[in-house]
Amino acid sequence: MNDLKSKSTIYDVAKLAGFSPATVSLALGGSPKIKESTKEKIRDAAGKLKYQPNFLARGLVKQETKTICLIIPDNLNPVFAEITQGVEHFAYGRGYSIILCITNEDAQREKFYLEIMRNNRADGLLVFPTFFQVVQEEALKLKASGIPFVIVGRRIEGMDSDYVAIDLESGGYKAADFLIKLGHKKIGIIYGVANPDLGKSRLEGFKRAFLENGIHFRTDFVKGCGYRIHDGYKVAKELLSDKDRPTALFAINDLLAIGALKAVRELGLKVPADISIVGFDDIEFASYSDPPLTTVSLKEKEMGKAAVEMLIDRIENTSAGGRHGAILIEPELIVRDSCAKII
Amino acid sequence: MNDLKSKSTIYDVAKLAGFSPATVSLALGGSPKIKESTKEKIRDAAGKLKYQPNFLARGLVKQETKTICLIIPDNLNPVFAEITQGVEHFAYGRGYSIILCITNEDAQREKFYLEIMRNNRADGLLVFPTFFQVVQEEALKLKASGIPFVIVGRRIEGMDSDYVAIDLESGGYKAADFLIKLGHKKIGIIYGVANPDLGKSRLEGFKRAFLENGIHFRTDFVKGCGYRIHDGYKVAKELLSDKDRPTALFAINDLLAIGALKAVRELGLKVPADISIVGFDDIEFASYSDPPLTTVSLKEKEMGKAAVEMLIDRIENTSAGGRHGAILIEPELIVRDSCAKII
DNA sequence: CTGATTGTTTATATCGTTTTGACAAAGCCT
DNA sequence: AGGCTTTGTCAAAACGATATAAACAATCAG
Repeated sequence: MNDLKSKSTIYDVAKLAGFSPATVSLALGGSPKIKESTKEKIRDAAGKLKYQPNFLARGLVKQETKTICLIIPDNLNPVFAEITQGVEHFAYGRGYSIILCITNEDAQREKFYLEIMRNNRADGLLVFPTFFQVVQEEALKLKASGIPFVIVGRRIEGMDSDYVAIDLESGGYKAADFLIKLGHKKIGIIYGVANPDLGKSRLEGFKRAFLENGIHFRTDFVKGCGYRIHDGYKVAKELLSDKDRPTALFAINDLLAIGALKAVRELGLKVPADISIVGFDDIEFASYSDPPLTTVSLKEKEMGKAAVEMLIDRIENTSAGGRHGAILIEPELIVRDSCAKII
Repeated sequence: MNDLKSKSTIYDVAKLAGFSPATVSLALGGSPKIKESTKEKIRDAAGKLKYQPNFLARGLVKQETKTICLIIPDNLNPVFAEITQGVEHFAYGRGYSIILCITNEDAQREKFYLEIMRNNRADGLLVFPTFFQVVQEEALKLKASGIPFVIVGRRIEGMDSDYVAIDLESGGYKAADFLIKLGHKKIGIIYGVANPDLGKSRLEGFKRAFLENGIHFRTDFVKGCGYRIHDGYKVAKELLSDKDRPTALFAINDLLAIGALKAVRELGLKVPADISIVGFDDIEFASYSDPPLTTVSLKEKEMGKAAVEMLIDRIENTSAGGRHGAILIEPELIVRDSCAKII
């Protein structure tokens, strides 16, 4: 009866309802110029044919896709998984879909995504940068093309654009200050350095706390590695198996800290009695590890929401020239049970 | 000099290079009919204008988007986060982008996404179903519209479509059989039941093991809840604070198991000496918990890859009528340190 | 010098919408 | 009745690419 064999177009609906395509478009769009009775007939026909307006055709004429592109380094890290979840959620709330690009911490891929997304596939971009230089370069092209974008998560020094970020330097400072106040002087740092841009701010804040407290900062206690649990495990073992070992560890993210926790257990040491540990990010697991982890909250949810709102406002208020939007969120130290006073 | 003020079209490139738009299209497409020297000029012009072909216009005429839509329940659960990561990775490898839809375990939203995605936004769909009935209904419309889709992760009884799934029943059986062989008879089950379709297969497999071993299955030890860590924590406390308490716990996913681990610790009991725990999914954290968790591996990576390949093959071999593709992966019991023999 | 052949380029139709301005029909007012 | 709104519908022109068939030039054979 109905030709359900293939996609139906506005012409099919028009023919079935006995009106022109223009009328169908108006009617389904809810225009007040169309008589209620014909709207009814058209809705009926559209229903029968299970009509869905072609996204591409509509996008082409309306010059919008109701889509935003989210670029992140890694969806396995709960931090980004949560950002993704939040972004999707709030975008959905405002009628946008999201297209997800995972760079896998590869500069080529980050560049590729930023490049290709100038092709009208999305109305705007949310970028969690990995390689600052790549992002900075591509951002210029995006600006030239007039595509709105918001930098999320990190502030790129000397770059003039919208951003929603966390004050990572301050977070590093808080972590170090906390440990120092507990009496720790020998603090090992598990430092993800696959990419030099990333841990830098946290480390700088960390150093500042040492400086302000008049304590010597031992660079031999800083050990670089990747960003996954296993890396933290490995590096913690190295740091702790030395006879002159640290009394506390600061991991640049919670995954590394969780790896470190396991390393400490395996070495027969106790957290926090023997070794104090501070993480960074406050992922959900941080409060379920044994012991629950003292860490610095990244407030991903807040960040995701703010970024989406900022981007969509930019997209929809085409007027919005003027200054760029800037939100710098202050991280918070979450004290749990993984640190102890030194005696 | 260059008008970098806004997006440039194929017409701009044509004018700058001194050829027609048709020639530009052919040239950039690498057609052998175009002289090398003019290709050169056209590439130059395109480069100067930073030209990117309009995705919407191209999609409209080519009837393809090189995009696939992935629908999952929840990106905070590492299982889905990993699926997402894998899908994105392999899709990228074959030149596809992914648009991510998170239903948040809401039937309305699942329906909405399945509905809207018939609008030519994507060339195909990957669906990790939450509400089987919703999916089954919408699948009919998708089929009618001729849009390829693959059901991922779970097999829907009596539904004729492509799928890549795990044999969850068998997984449940393996978990139970393992505990029974260790001598456990009183096994508490932490059962996520926000949606009745989800844990069912695992539970059935579990029951079968009891039946085959001739042990009475105590339904009062089955406790429903949500799917997050916190739920596992709460339910485990309930189950264990009774005087007639189980000697082992089976959690329907690893998040719940990790919550249970914390509950056991807080009750002053030891895993596995006092209580054995088996999880399900084998998320990365399962091997970093204390103690490392015995669990059933879901092989998400394998699953994600197989699903993408199957879908893209469907999309590209338009011919591929015939029978549907079906892959049922056998889950594997991963034995770590969270279970002990009963004495 | 004509006609066929080959090699390049271009005009034109198309994809499926939305959006104007035009137009016919109907209603109201002198 | 004739003019003037008002109301409801539609024809036609975008949007920016690709694909096809036709046009044009240059080369070659007879």
